[in-house]
Amino acid sequence: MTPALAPALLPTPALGQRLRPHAAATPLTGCDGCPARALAVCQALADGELDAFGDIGDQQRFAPKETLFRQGDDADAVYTITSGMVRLYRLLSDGRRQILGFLLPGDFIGLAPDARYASTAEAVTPVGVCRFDAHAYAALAERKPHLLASLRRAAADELAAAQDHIVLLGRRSAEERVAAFLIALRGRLARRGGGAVTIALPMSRQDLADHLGLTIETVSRVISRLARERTLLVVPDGVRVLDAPRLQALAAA
Amino acid sequence: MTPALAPALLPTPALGQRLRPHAAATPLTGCDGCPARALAVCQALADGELDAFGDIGDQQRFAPKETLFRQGDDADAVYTITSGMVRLYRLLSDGRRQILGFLLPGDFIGLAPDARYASTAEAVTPVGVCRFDAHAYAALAERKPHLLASLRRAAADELAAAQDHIVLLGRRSAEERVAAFLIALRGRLARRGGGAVTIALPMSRQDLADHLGLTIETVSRVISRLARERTLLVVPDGVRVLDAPRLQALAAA
DNA sequence: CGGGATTTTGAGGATACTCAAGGTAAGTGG
DNA sequence: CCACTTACCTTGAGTATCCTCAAAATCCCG
Repeated sequence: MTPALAPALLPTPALGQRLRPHAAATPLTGCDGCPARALAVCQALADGELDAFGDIGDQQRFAPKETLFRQGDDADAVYTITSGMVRLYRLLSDGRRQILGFLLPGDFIGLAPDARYASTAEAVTPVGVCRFDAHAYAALAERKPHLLASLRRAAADELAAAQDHIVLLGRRSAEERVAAFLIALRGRLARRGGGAVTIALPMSRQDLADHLGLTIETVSRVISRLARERTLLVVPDGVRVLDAPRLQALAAA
Repeated sequence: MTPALAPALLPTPALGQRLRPHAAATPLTGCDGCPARALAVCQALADGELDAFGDIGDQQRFAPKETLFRQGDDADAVYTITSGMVRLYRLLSDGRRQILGFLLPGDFIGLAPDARYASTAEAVTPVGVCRFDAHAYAALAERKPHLLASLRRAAADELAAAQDHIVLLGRRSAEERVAAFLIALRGRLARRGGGAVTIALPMSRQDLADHLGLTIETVSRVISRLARERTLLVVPDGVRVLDAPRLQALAAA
């Protein structure tokens, strides 16, 4: 593992200090050194096959707030996140924003390729991605059944996650939303090698609000309350879980 | 077309009168007479290939309130809806319910096959389905690239619909939710041959509430208000759109 | 026609929102 | 290095939307 790649997402003891805004550049080799290697859709390919894969993949980096693509753009590429965090959102005509999700290393964009992107993707932290031309990728997928199967599994996961979020937004209170979100994010970070007690939150409170269907004030109040009652400890760019069972209980399965 | 198959969903002039709860039984032939033929994932297969398809498909009917499968059951089958309406929902431990969606003829369940069903499927109206053994279906899909491609398209559509619903639940008011839902349902019904002015609503107000993240009283009040101001006309088991532009405006793109 | 279920309507209340001010932290320029 | 700016977060007070509780109305089926 290369800790320099995703400082905000692998909150080792380093989380106590401020995060450096820009991580050191990665040597843009092939998939070999890719930190998302074990997580990504790419894992479906045997090592030998990765060459063809690396050939059509184009590694790119984005600084915070840079956009990967915009809602309405021609969907000419698909992406695998290799480091950092990306927010995916839709805007309503009057400016209201709904963040559909936060993407982590190994997450894939373009499972449901339409002619145009239905949402905007923006870097939250410094982000590394593997960008694939949509057509080349589709062609490759056609020739590699493993990859296709992997894509289906990823699509299944994504659909399940979307449904979880529908339940969260439709039927949970503000406190339950925050608790459930934190637990889910903790799980995703843990699966990527992060600890299970400190949860990195590189996104703003406004981002959280726009993801959870709340206002920034409500998010802030809920987190303050959880901190006051010693369920959480607020740390820079994250929270530390002090009382996991209680947080779990608040999430309301 | 066989109007007897889905009276609640193809609201021809018949919508003015009460709907008969049970439609006449269909002759269970193969895919030839299937009312969902042109809509379903099955359309991917050339007519010649349908034999193999029909062979592993098992046509079934469900009366209102019967369940196709339950959240937590082994996911041993996938389904194509051929007639009627199905509600897909999840329950929280304390009884709160979130309806993820209402399925119409041509809709497919099992795009994201996990080991267990993540939600419960229940007939709203009398329902006809084509039931496929999950393994046989997967095996068939493997041999028919057209089918696989069709499944991907369907998965893309479903994911997009889930994201639309996330936006609806996260960032829209009660009135906007009802308006947006009606417009979306109208579109889906229209694509299936229904008219564009009368929208069939065979589900209960409680179902609508549990889909839109509201209470039954709020749904009732919003619909009453829209009727009072002549945007809608409430008819048995549905609504008629009197002022489509206004409804569109209320939905808030 | 009668009785149970569903829907509608009303009154009151709670959760989350709006508006506003103050605090904290990081970045900027003298 | 420190004052100043700016962005973000927190906290408070008041309010609105939607929820809860309750009752009346309507529908549906036997």
